[in-house]
Amino acid sequence: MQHQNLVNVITDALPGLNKSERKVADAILSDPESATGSSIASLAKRANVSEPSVNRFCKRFNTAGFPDFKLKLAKSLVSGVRFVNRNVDPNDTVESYTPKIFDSTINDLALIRDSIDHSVVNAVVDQLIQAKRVYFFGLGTSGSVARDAENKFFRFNLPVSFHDDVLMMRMLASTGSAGDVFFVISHTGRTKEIIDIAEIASNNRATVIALTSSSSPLTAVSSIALEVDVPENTDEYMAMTSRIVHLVVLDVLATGFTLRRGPDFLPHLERIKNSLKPTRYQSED
Amino acid sequence: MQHQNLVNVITDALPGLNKSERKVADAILSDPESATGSSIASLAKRANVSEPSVNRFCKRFNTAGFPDFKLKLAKSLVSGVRFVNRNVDPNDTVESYTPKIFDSTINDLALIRDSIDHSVVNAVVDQLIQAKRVYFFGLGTSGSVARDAENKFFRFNLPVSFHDDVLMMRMLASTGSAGDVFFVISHTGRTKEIIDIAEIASNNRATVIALTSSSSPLTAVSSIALEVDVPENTDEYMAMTSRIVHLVVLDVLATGFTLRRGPDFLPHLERIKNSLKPTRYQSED
DNA sequence: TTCCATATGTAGTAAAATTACGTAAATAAT
DNA sequence: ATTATTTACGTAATTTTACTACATATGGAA
Repeated sequence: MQHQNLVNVITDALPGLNKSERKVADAILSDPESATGSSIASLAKRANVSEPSVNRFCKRFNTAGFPDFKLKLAKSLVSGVRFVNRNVDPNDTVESYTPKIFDSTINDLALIRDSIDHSVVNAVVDQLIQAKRVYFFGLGTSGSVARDAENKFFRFNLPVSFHDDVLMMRMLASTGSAGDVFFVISHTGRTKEIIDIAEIASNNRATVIALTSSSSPLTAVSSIALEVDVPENTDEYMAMTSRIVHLVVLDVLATGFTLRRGPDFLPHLERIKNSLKPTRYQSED
Repeated sequence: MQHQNLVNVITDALPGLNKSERKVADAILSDPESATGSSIASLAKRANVSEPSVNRFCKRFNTAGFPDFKLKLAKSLVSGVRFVNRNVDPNDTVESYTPKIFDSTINDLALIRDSIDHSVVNAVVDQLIQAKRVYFFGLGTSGSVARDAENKFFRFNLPVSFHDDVLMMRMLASTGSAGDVFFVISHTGRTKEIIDIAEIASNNRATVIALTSSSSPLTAVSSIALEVDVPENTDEYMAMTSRIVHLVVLDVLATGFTLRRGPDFLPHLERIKNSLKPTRYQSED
């Protein structure tokens, strides 16, 4: 858990602490924000313990010392506040809910950035490079992600299509074979139809790549699973950010693809870019 | 600017700095992460300036001193934005290009979060609330955004559709009238067809909302323009992040919409959520 | 009670940051 | 061009902060 929150760690450790450590913990938890700004002396005073006690407390939590502890605490607060306390509530105004939505998306992206499995990304790029054909499948919101993926990957001179119709998916899966890549996108990874379809493709020895949450049924029936666990959103008002994370993961894959193809491939991309020029009013600057 | 990121603030201020301040800035920006961990002495040495110069540098950026500066810098780094201007280059490996893609997206989101015009957001929500009907229009990548918007807004018990076919758009625009909202999404805002269509709708006294870049021709022919200026991506390898920013802006609008509707509306959303349950394998946890 | 281990504090030391001040560089004025 | 004046920067002293070594206390087990 790279992203374990110091505040939570301290709270969890609370029962196992001895008297003075407990006092320090209480002092910090009662106002973590101010703790990040205070000196070891003032915190010791506030907790009614000696300075070395505070220092020892810090080391107990795997920090180099008090300054390092403050740093990590401060970081925890930034992400902590945004994860925990930044839900949209009915009294929010535009000024307050707008940054909340942005922040929650940003945080999810940062989370996945730090937890994504690079070797899986590499393996997926391998498969895409070798693919005879790539199908992007997705329903609902993931359908939009699949559509975007098509728009991105067709540039690679590769037969690509996206589908959001389960009957089409079924038929395509049933005619799939080795060399075909079925790239299945699903936030939950629990949609029965999608799992069925992935299984059909898999049985035909086609490659099934899943972009979904970990330990989902879809993962089980896939050749490779890009597991992306975006925290479940319980807030009624808050949007589902997983689709955005999925889009960025696809950007990463496309980048990996481009790099693998090498610089000789860039003129091709340039040509596609230029093809749209006549459809636009040119900007003056 | 509550949300202004220290790294960005420093980058922006770069041109106005004097020699030694510049050296300090460079030293920090070259490796902000390590800067948060080092002492004033070591940073001064690394930047080839004296300690007070570092201290003055810190105060210049509205911090109490070096420790406070480090704290704020650390927080800025957590909130996601790390290496602002690092492009993907051909020698990148998965380990290096993956965070770059994420970071550039995160950075763009943070940028728009801090620059978006709240009054415009409010005005757009006003229009959507009053709308008899909403059409989301987009081509190419923006088509996927429009599709996602449809998937989001239909939940509001509102006649919504998305279109990525210019002929359909044209026909719909020509039959539009007051009370209809045409929500036109375009990264460049320079696509001739789209501008034509927006103009047709506008002439029919329908409301045209544009989600596009500022001072584009599309803005000119729209009733309201949500101007979102995502830095142009010159890097061949880097993905276009504007579509992601657009998606988040639509999330913001949907949130505004939900809040405006009030808590009585939540059961309706819950019902939609529940309608999908039978399509899924339930999770055990 | 005595012993040992753990817990906590005291005092000294080292390190870090800041301030006051002086010199150098750059700019403006003559 | 020269001088005056402002601004930039560094040196050195001071203050604040953090850490270490050591001593004392506290609590449990023999």
